[in-house]
Amino acid sequence: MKNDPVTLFQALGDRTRLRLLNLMTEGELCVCYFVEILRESQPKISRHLAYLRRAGVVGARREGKWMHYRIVRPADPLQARVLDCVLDALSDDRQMRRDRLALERACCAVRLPPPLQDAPKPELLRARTS
Amino acid sequence: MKNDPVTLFQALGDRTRLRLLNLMTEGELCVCYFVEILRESQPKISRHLAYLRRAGVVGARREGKWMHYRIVRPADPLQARVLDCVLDALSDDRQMRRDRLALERACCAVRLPPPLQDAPKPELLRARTS
DNA sequence: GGAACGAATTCGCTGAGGCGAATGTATACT
DNA sequence: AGTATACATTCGCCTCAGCGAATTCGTTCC
Repeated sequence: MKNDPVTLFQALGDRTRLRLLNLMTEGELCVCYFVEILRESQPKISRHLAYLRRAGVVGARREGKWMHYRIVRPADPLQARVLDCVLDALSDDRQMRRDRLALERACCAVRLPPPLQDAPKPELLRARTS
Repeated sequence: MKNDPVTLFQALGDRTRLRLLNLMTEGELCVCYFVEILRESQPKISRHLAYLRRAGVVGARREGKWMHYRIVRPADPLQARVLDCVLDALSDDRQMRRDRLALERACCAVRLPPPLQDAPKPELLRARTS
């Protein structure tokens, strides 16, 4: 949406949004997963996703009742590199690592947590569990 | 100062601060140069430099009446890479380019603009003008 | 149509950040 | 000591962003 680097950095200047982006690094995810893993209120998650979307950092796709969010690579290749760099740097953060582990566990669990019973599984992880 | 990535991005989320950092990429600079090149009020420049310093992105050094600011590379190597990436990405921005050109012109001019008559020249550019 | 579910939006509040204008502070000069 | 210079800080005002709580919207299922 906006090509302004300032907009990008403002979007990155919040821990909740960084956590959301971190979870999307491996592919799109539907909102209930964010809610389940971050353990934050659904409106809060939605507001931050909306912010990221306004900033042009993520895109959204509707699938029935579910909304899937994914990272949108910036058109500007230099900004794209920045974003790659950022997502890579997050790998070092303890909370980010825990979040990614929680995502894997959530997807591969035999008994899914109640809110995720019917939710569509994330694409890239679907293969591992049938 | 702070190792938090959020702090870094908040510091980057303002165009004035990006312009300041952009000017510091080639070495430390004293405040009057920022004021001259950005053509913004001195208090505004100082406040943004203070913000960057609190965020741990820049450091300062006093030399008589003059204060020199420089970029401080983050201790975390991944964050350092992010910052490199960011500064590189700024090269594409028209305003950032104009600012760097203005800095060169300001340093190499035979007649310096009045506010810079006595100010110490930036280190890395000093060689060119004896 | 209506109930149920997933998600988005609104409201009221609070705190942070940006600004110009004015003032304060540290150093240098005479 | 007094003035000038270079810079920092404070003040008052405004806008924006973040939050919980409540509500609304869109889709599906019966």
